[in-house]
Amino acid sequence: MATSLAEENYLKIIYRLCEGTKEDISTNSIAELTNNKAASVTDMLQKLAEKGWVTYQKYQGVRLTKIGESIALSIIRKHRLWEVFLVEKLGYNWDEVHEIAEQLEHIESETLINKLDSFLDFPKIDPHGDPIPSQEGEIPELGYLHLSEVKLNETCTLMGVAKDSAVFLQLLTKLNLSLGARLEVLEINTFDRSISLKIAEEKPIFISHEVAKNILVKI
Amino acid sequence: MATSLAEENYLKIIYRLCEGTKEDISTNSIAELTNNKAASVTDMLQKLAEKGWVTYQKYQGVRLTKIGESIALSIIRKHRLWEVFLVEKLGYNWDEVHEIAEQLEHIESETLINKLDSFLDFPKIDPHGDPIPSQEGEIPELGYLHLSEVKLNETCTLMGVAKDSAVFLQLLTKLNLSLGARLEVLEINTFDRSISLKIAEEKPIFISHEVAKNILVKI
DNA sequence: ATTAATTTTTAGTCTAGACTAAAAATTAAT
DNA sequence: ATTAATTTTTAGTCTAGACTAAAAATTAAT
Repeated sequence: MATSLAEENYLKIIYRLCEGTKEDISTNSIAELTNNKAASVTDMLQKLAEKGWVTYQKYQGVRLTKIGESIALSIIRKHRLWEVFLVEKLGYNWDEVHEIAEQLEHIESETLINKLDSFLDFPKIDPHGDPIPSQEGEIPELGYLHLSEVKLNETCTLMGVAKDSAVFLQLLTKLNLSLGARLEVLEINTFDRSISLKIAEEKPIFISHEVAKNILVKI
Repeated sequence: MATSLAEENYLKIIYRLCEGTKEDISTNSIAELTNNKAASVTDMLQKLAEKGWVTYQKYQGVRLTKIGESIALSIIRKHRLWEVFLVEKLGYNWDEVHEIAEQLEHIESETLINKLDSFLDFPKIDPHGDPIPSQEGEIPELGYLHLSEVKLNETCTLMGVAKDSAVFLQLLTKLNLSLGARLEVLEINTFDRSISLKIAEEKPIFISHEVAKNILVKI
């Protein structure tokens, strides 16, 4: 069944909210991320349930069905592959590609996305370190930790970010934090959980807990 | 001012109809190409006139204004650049790219299309031999003739096609007619204006006037 | 110059997807 | 266990962009 642009955006956002919890997703949380009012969300949820893409109980929230999830994953696959294209082939920075990929992810053509995948040499992760779902909807499990969970004096490698907003990515760039950087946790301040960090052999930098929470690393 | 998808499609089609004549464009001819009913077209023409993109006199037809034309040209530029990308980089055939480019032409990003242009090495023509407008809306004038206008025994080079439909392009491929082919007009039948043609040193083929009309050549 | 045929416009509907205001359910607070 | 606060849904609107049917204008035919 064909999906409209609005429907695709809802499915994508419901997917993102489902990822965290096993709980059902609330109408309000969807309203916030789609920038719509709760009443509009209720409307759409009923349509999506009608089409069999979510299970929805009045006042009890939603979850994606298997089909709904596979639609969401195919949109995410397209989004991330286009991001790789924009950075690798067209020379964009990692903080500039999100908005354009939001448009490109809705281009409808099975062959296109598979040819693009092949042209990019079947990348496993996008420019933010997020895994790219396969055509079958498999997500490579990467087992990353949040930098905020790393223990004192441990060393790790920056593998990705948990947030794609331009301001956040620009901050990381300014701090010289980029994919693949070797990080050592020198200090953890109990007061605000801010962290002192050594990047490779450079002099230490300070980052807030908020920043550390959104950095993904591998020990 | 922002343009909706529907508006962009109307402007593109009005541009195509304007190209041929100095006459104003009729409501019905637009209805035919957009696959809408005449009443819907009238509606939209009034909106486009309101926005200053066409001049429109009730019952007298429309023309694009300077601004309307520049919007149309930017859409055509995007369409043709994406077609080059699809053929040159992703390995599509020339008869497979039109529908996908119809979607990609609406992606909104100044930087994207200029980076794409540069990535493709600033092509002057698309895979069908159509000229690609510059960022400023200049169309390289190519001075091509229709094959149907070429005189008996003259030799010419196939430079492009005047029609992008898949069936037409597939026919050309089957006949071994591709961009750059050297053609000699061996016979012109006065009855139906069909043509006998030698491609390079191969044995002659027959084509109808209808086909010849849609092939662009350079003497 | 009328009349007939054709084209275009107007008037009135419909649908998707948004909205606000009010009603109904659920959850939290005493 | 009630009441208050919060969340969600319902009912009713609005807009863009399509539609049909009927009216109006233009063009073609006698």
